[in-house]
Amino acid sequence: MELEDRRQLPLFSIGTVQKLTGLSARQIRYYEEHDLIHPARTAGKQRQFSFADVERLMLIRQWLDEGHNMAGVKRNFAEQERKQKTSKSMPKQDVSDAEVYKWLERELIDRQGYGEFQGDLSRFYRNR
DNA sequence: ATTCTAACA
DNA sequence: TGTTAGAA
Repeated sequence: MELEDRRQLPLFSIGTVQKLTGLSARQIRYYEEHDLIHPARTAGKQRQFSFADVERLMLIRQWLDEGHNMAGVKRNFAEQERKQKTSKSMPKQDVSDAEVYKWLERELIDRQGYGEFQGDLSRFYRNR
């Protein structure tokens, strides 16, 4: 399975995402209302966030810290997508668990014991 | 114990 | 954005 697909796997509860991003549950839900993220839902309607969602939330956190408002955050995402559309897309290729783990380390670097998310992550670096 | 929606002294 | 009530 390629990395881009793993990035979309529903893995984290809103509680975990709060710890990962430092954002409040209220903010996380608010940004979803504004279509900045689209977490999946369980049968019980609980949100299940992917790494892609968490990364966008971390970006939002960064931009807010830099003084941007919601409008500014949306403009930044628009520009971010504008650039991606210009860049050439590299040929897709399956990634090994070893490589995936490397990426995982970079994602959670500078973060204390991420062992508490091991349960959620088990579904991430598995899947051949 | 957590999360969800809706509402606002 | 925070907080809270009531339900799941």
